[in-house]
Parts: sequence; structure tokens; C-alpha cells
Amino acid sequence: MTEPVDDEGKIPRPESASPGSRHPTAPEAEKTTTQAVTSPTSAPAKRNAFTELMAPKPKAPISQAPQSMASKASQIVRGVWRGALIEYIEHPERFPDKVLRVTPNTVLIKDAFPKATIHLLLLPRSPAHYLLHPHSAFADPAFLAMMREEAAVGAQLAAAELARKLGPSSASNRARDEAMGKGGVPFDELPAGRDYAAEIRVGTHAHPSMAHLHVHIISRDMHSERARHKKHYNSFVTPFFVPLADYPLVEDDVRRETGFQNGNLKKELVCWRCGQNFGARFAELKKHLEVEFEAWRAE
Amino acid sequence: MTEPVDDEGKIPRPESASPGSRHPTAPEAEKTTTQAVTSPTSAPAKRNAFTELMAPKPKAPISQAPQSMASKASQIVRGVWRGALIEYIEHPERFPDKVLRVTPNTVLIKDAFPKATIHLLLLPRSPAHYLLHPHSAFADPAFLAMMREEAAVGAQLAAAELARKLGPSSASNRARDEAMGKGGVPFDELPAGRDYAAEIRVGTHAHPSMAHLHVHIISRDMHSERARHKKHYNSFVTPFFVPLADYPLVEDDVRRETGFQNGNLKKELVCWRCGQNFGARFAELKKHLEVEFEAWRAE
DNA sequence: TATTCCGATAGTGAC
DNA sequence: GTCACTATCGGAATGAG
Ligand SMILES: Nc1ncnc2c1ncn2[C@@H]1O[C@H](COP(=O)(O)O)[C@@H](O)[C@H]1O
Ligand SMILES: Nc1ncnc2c1ncn2[C@@H]1O[C@H](COP(=O)(O)O)[C@@H](O)[C@H]1O
Ligand SMILES: [Zn+2]
Ligand SMILES: [Zn+2]
Repeated sequence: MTEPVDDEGKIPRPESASPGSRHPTAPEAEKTTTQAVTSPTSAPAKRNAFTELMAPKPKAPISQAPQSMASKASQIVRGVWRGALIEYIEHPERFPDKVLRVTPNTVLIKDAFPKATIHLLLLPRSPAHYLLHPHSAFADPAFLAMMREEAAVGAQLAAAELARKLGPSSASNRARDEAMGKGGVPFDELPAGRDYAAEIRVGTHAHPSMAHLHVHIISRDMHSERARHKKHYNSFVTPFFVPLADYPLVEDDVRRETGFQNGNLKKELVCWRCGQNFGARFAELKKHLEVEFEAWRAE
Repeated sequence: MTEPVDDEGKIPRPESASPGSRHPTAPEAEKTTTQAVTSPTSAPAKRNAFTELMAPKPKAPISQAPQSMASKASQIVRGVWRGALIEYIEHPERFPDKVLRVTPNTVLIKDAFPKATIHLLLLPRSPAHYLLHPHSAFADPAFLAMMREEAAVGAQLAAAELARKLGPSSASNRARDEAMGKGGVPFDELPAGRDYAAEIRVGTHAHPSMAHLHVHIISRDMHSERARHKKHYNSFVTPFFVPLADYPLVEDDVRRETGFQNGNLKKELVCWRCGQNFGARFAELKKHLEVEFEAWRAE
């Protein structure tokens, strides 16, 4: 009963860690595979379609945690809930329903408890980085650049899937379709279809709970049965959510301060779309988000 | 189901207001009657044992509410919960199990929802005063003096009853009894018995809910099934409780400030006896108060 | 800063 | 992080001869 009810595939559970999976080293090949976010006919990815990431280039890591320590920490979190994401990193082929894309550097998955219509996680596979705090990990420019590149791909996938889910309701798309139907309108002058990518946000939580570094790729609607309490909501609509574009954070960025972030999570509930304040009345916010969702999807 | 389960007598209910009780004037005699707080053999007071209070001396009332307004307010609050105490004032004879003492100026009753082992209320009978806020009413020196005198009597009754309830457990009393038993000890040199009056506190709530002026006469233990939430507790152990001895309050006394008093009611729970902080964990405080009560009663 | 009922919210432990 | 359980908190009603 600990698995989500609204999705089809299995997710890693603490006791599922296999004894043979303890040495995430020695990659043999590099290959990238991408699947549609939801493809009714897509066959599960074959096991040999995945490979592992070589340890990062010997350029001096900025992290405070040397790889030996990271390995030790990796052992510590393995098998407990905080370490559940390692399974996607080391064994993406085991979760064909969850894994959208695998590269030597990253795994892109569907969040098992999505807090919005689209909610993906981008996981780096480098053991030298994947146990670092995001603020530390993204102080490494090369690593940050790599993650930004992959996050952009993920955001495009997310936007495409959002379009698929919302498309028929979109007013801007309807306008475009009508114009196209009339014919005779130069392509450049067609009304633009809806910019779904603009509805996708990419970033981290200032204080992640899951041990392995992950970047949230999430639609902004916060319309999900899995968004169940204030902390869920505020972790995405307040500065607790740190856009990937804002990295690296300057040394005195207020978002590094624990007190500031605890305050963000306890803030009163404010509609992300219209700014209405619901105080602590989460149920009322949820009802309101239903209405906002319908308006937003029809934009 | 709206009446307390832990006491025997009936209490006023809104619908019990009788049509003939609307003119609390024209006293015919002055008589004072006092009953033991609990006297197993005491017969209910006879109806004619009670009389009503003459309107106060024509000396200028300090109140902002002239008697005509007070009368109107009296009409307004009659019949709703905020006005329930008027029944004791006008018809003390109807509540023989609740009324302990009746004078021309006051009625002393047992609180129907006692927040401690002993919890009495002293009610003034003067319509010119009984709807005033305590801070206003006790700006009248003569009225304050009268109430202090009666409160002192009430506190003595409360102390006596507390002695009756706790006496057998008291270490100081045991010491005194032993010394007396030995004989030959001059009366002056006997160990003092426990000073129960010192365990009784007398004062008001800074923002009363019951409309008619009342002074709480309460033992300090806060050991009662009826003390059920933070507001109950903090209204007696923080500066929200204003000792009668502190009146009249100076104009800029912080205790007049609503914000200050709201803060007091929301304060974290702190044991009145040992200072231990229980945060918001009321159930734990209650458990702790059980232990403290046994230690306190054995002092 | 009345009591009572009741549902929403918040905090806790998870072997 | 989720889940299940419980405690705490917060609003509404309280009346109707
Ligand atoms: N077993 C899992 N598989 C996939 N996603 C998960 C799993 N457990 C938790 N999550 C998600 O991981 C994210 C961790 O959030 P955070 O650590 O606050 O950045 C949340 O959005 C969870 O819904
Ligand atoms: N019907 C009643 N009869 C006697 N005491 C009452 C009644 N209703 C409330 N009380 C008490 O009156 C007090 C009013 O407290 P407050 O207005 O806060 O000073 C509380 O201690 C209540 O327990
Ligand atoms: Zn809104
Ligand atoms: Zn204590």
C-alpha cells in the first residue's frame, strides 16, 4: 500500500536493493535512449539498452565529498527510503514504465508521486556528484552545464506531453488551427500555438529529502491528487524551489538559509495563478486549484 | 449533554430565564448567608433566605456605561450563553448546589466548569457595575474595596475547602499533628499547618467571555478534567490572569493590550509548578499535572 | 476571552 | 519522501415562548 495508486509501474522500494548492485563502476559503452513520456505502444526498454556513466573527468571536483566518501555515503543510504532513487540510476532498465530517457550522464524519470500534471526528475549518474547537495553540486560549472543541457531535453519532453494532455482545450491552439484551416496565411503570420515549454519549471528543492541529486521538471499547475499538504505545495511555489537557471548560487544567497526555507514551507497558502491567499485552508486551495486548472488548460 | 458531568447541581441555561426576572431592582432587605463549600448535611437554602442588592450609592459611577445602557445590555445578553451568570445574580436561590454565599452586594458560586480543584466565581450584583469590563469596574475605588472584601471571604472559604480536600495528604499538617500529639509544645512554637490560602489565587481574565463581571477564586493546581485545552490553561497561568490585588491597572498597563493577551493565550504550555515546557503537547502537560498534583497536595 | 461538536490541519513514529 | 495514526486546531452553532 506504499505505492502510488495513480500510476502503472513499480517503483524502487528499500528492500529491493540487490546485493549485486553495489559497485556502480566500470561502464562499457555509452548510449542514449529516449522514450515518449507515455507511449501506449512502446515496448519496455531492453536491459542492454542501458549503460553506466564513467566516473567524471579527473578535473578537480568542487565537491567537499571525495568519491571515496560518496561511496561510503552511498552504502549508508542504500536500502532506505532516502536512497530509493539510486535504483533508477544504477538499474534504469528495471523501471521501463518510469524511465523516460537514459544517457551516460543522466536518467530521466517520472516522479512516482507527481505534484502536478507533469512531474519528472532528472538524475545525474555520477557517483562523484549524486550525493552532493544541489547547491554544492551545481557549483561545478561543467556538471551544471551538462545538467542544464539534459534538463532542457527533459523540459522539451515535458512540454510535449503537456501539450498532448492539454492540447484539445487550448484557446491559442484553437486560434492557430482555425487560421491554418482558412489557408492563405503565411506560416510566419499564423498565430503562435501555445508555448507549453513556458509552463514547465525546472529546479531543485533547497532541502531535498531524497539523498540522490535530482532536478524537478514540473508543470506549474500543481494540479495533482498527490499534492496533499502545505509542504508539498509550498516546496514548489515559494523560493524553496530553486530554478536551475539560478545556479550557481552566490555565497550569501538567502535561499541557502535554513530558517528562511523553513519559513517558506510554513507560509500561508497562496494560489500560484491569481495570488489568492487561503491561509492554512488546504482543502479550499485544492478546490480553487481545480477551477484554476480548467482556466489554465484552456489558455 | 451540555451540562458538566462532574457536579451535582443544575446551572443556568439560556432558556431558563424567567419573564418575571427582568427588573433587578427594589430590594426589600439586606441579609447575608454563607454555606460551606460542600456540606454533606446542608439543606438547600430557602428561597426567602436571599435578597437583592440595592442599586449602588448615587456616587458618580466611573463606568462608561450608564445604568440605562447597562440595563439595555442586560436585556440583550439575557437568554444567551454570555449572559448565563445573571441567573445567579438575580435568582441565587434557584441554584442551592452552586451558590455558596449571598450578600446584598455579591453572589459567590462554584464555577460550573472548574479549571482546578477549587474554582469559585464572585459576582457583584450591582447592575451599574456588573456589565462593565473588569478594568473599568475596578477603577471605582469603593466598588473595588467592596469586591476585595468579599473576595477575601471567598478565598477563605476556598482555602478551607482545599484543606478539606487535600488535608490528609499534607506533610506540613502531619508535622504539626505529630508535634501536637507529643504535647508540651507551646502553641506558638507548633509547626505551622499548611497555608492553604496561599494556594488560592484571586483575579480576573483580561478578556472575559461571560458578560457579567466575575472574579475567579481558584486553587493554583489546574488539576481538573474540565481544563481541556491550551486556552483554558493559559488563561490562568499567564498574565491573562489579572490578580485582583493589581487593580486598578495603570493606563498603560500592557495587560490592557489585546495583542499581548492573544499572545498569552497562544503561548507554549509551561508547567506552573516546575516550569517545564510542553510546547503544544497538551495531553503531555495533563499527564504531568497529574504527577505535580500528587506532589503539590503532599507539600 | 463560555461549551460542544466536528472536520481540517499538524505532528509523530515507522524495527 | 510516504503512510497511518493521533493530537491539536479551528470554525459554527448555541435560541425559537
Ligand atoms: N521511489 C520513488 N520513485 C520516484 N520518485 C520518488 C520516489 N520517492 C520519492 N519520490 C519523489 O522524489 C521527490 C523528492 O523530493 P525532494 O527530495 O523534496 O526534492 C519527490 O517529488 C517525490 O515525489
Ligand atoms: N453557566 C455557568 N455557570 C457557572 N459558571 C459558568 C457558566 N458558564 C461558564 N462558566 C464559567 O465562567 C467562567 C467565565 O470565564 P471568563 O469569562 O473567561 O472569565 C469560566 O470559568 C466558566 O467555566
Ligand atoms: Zn487562483
Ligand atoms: Zn511541573
